[in-house]
Amino acid sequence: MPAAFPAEPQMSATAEEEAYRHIQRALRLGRYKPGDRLIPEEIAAEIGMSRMPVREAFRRLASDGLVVLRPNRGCVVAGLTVDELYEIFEIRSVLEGLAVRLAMPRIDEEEFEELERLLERMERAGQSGSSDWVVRHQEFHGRICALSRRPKLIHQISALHVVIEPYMRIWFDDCDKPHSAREEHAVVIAALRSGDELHAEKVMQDHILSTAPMLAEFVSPSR
Amino acid sequence: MPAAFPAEPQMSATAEEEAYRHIQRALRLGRYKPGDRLIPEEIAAEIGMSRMPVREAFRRLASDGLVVLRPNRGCVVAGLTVDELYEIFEIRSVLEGLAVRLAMPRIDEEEFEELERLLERMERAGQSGSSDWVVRHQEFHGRICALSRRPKLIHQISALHVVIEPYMRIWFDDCDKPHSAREEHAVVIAALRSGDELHAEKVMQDHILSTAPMLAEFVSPSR
DNA sequence: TAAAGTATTTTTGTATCCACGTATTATCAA
DNA sequence: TTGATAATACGTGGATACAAAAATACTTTA
Repeated sequence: MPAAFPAEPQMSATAEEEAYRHIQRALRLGRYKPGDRLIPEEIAAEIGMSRMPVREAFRRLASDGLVVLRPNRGCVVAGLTVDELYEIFEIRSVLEGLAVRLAMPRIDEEEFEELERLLERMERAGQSGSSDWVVRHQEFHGRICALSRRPKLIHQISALHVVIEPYMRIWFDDCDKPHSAREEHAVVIAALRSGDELHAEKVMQDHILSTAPMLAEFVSPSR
Repeated sequence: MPAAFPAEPQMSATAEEEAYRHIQRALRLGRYKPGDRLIPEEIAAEIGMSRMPVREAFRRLASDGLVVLRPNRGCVVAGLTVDELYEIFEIRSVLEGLAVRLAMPRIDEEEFEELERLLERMERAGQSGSSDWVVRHQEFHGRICALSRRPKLIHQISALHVVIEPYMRIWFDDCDKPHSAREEHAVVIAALRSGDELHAEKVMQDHILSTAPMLAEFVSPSR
């Protein structure tokens, strides 16, 4: 079974890895807010290690766009402007569109059932108000991407999901529009079933672009 | 004038930045070969700084996919398998396709002339055998991307160009197929002139995908 | 009150040290 | 010779203490 993204739950754990995971997790869950300053010393103490691995983790997080590193001014939690959020959704649309196109030929009946199972689980999470709707939603998209069998593509898409995750959570918490997401995603499955790769690609693109405006309202002005 | 990618030629230079630029440049030029081990001490001495900023630079380079960091085994120059190279070109095709689609409405006659100037400069570099044909080629693509006015999109595409740069150089050095690139790119400009965004997007996609197989022959087997 | 200068805090980088994993070499038995 | 095993060298990952530079905060003075 190909793993969906929230990737690499492996347990090798150098200190830097641990710091990276720890901070990333906090950011995904929205524990740190955009603009918050991350002080290496504090975080190091929190996890029980020295500054060095934490600072290294900062570099990676900055590469991921989760954090902004300004010379001599330390590490600040990144926030997205509305424009940036739209941009990410534009990028997601073509990337996940590509993933769908590539995945399509590999999807058999068994896989369709798995996708429908994931869709159902997502809906249940949505109804119960549990905010791991966001995680389920990622699993659904991640599953399709995984089927493309393109490691770098999967990685890039996954990284974008991490960046938007805090906003997805706010969106989910503040209103329950996500319920209508059921049909939205059912349409994607239907398109996959159609066997028309370019059609499915287009449907995925439209699906992703259509959610951007809804999210956009909840974006904090940021720096 | 919007800057083309080889981005950020700014001169703020923390030590980490310097290390990052230094190593990236060496990798782009192919001074280090895939599989080579990068020893922090050596590089630190080479640039005249301590290990720490070098180690931090490694993290970013690893995020960029230029280098592989394995726990307790240090830093090794990444190489691309044929599959990975194809994958990168697939990703480039949709990303740069998107950039073209977004850039199109902003291109005026002046900009077309600039693009033609860049194309000509690229050709001249190709004829003189100077290997900064690769740089000119990047400038051409970078210019179009810049017109999309999407910072994150530009950044991602730029990162991919950096990864494939060493292979582009090998390709260029070993044969002079790049000459035929003139028409290839002229077609892209023509498509931009057509005013049909989706057509131009498609043309750019095809252009990029068509170069992958030519490059693929020159890819080292890698790990 | 505004400007200038001083002090403090942070960030960044250096230098050193150590434990542990990996890789290499040397040793020894079959 | 060959293969397995032990000894060793090396590099990595990390800790810690310290120094320099920048940014921020705080006075003091005009």
